[in-house]
Amino acid sequence: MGRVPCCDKMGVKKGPWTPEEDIMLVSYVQQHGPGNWRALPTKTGLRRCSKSCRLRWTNYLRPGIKRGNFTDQEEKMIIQLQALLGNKWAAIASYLPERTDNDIKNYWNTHLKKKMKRLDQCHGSNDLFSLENGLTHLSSSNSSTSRGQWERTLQADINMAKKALHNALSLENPTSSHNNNIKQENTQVSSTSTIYASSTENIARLLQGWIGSSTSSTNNSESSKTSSNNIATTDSSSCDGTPNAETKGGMGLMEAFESLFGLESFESSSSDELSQTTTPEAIKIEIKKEENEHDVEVPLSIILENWLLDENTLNIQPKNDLTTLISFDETPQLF
DNA sequence: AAATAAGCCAACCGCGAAACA
DNA sequence: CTGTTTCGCGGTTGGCTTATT
Repeated sequence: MGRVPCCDKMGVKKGPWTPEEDIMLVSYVQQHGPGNWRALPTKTGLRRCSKSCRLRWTNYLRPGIKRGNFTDQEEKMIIQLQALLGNKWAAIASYLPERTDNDIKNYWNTHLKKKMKRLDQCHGSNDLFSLENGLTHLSSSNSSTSRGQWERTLQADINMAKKALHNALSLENPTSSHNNNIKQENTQVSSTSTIYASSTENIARLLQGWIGSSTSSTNNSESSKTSSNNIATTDSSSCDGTPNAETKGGMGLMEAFESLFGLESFESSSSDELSQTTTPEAIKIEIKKEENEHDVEVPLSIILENWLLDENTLNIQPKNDLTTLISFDETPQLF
């Protein structure tokens, strides 16, 4: 299978993205929708490889991305899900729709890995670690047990995992920031203009940072790193839906940017994108169903909790079956 | 104040799966 | 059915920032 690497071409730019490039990329996605990345560089004139464009979109420009510090709730979910799924960052990210897989992966590697190690040394066992231990036990006990035994063990481990996750999710009260985030996410699902605004906000923040950094005489390196740093350092206050571009920059960059690109044409594509790449089907259905029936927002934690705690899902919904999360391929020696 | 180390994160790379011809 | 192309994922790296000596 001889595949020509897409980035081997001469003249393909690498490194940090400039605001101009971001705008070109968003403009293209606005018109054509996400996908067909191969054609993007030639159609837009961007001197970037298709991969780079896709990555930039999915990890940075895509609507609905939350940046800044991870909440306790998010942290717990990542730990739980990592224990359940392993390093399936895309799968884990699907349960944290506002976070990208890259973000979660980075956060895991830089924070949680160490934290887990530290806690593992200090604590004998708590809920999180009983889950981990359970799953470790699950994988380590595989080779020496029969399938029937293994299935019983699996069931016990599933129950243990459920209990641990339930406990972890119960730690936060219903008015936690996480729920607020979910509320925001749900709003986005139901309001496509908000989705666009969110993407606009990303660019506006980026432009704001770019302007800010280019006027700064002290740090020349900023201009080359522009977007990354300015948005990476955005604290949680900027993630509450309030564009900080206007509060800081005087002129409404949001408005300026929105005037560059119409709202309507982006709506279908971005909502499609969001539905394609965010929450798992089951959760989307739940959210939609709840919204239609009661017009109320259902916290993701509740949905996830219900999904995990509902005994019936193990029998009725093989697609969402927890057993499918623990890949049977990982234990081929059993069968 | 300067040098060095550690932390952090955006972006790159290679591989495998899915889609397509 | 087979070969090719495209896409998505996870691991890794490069370079910037911050902390420490």
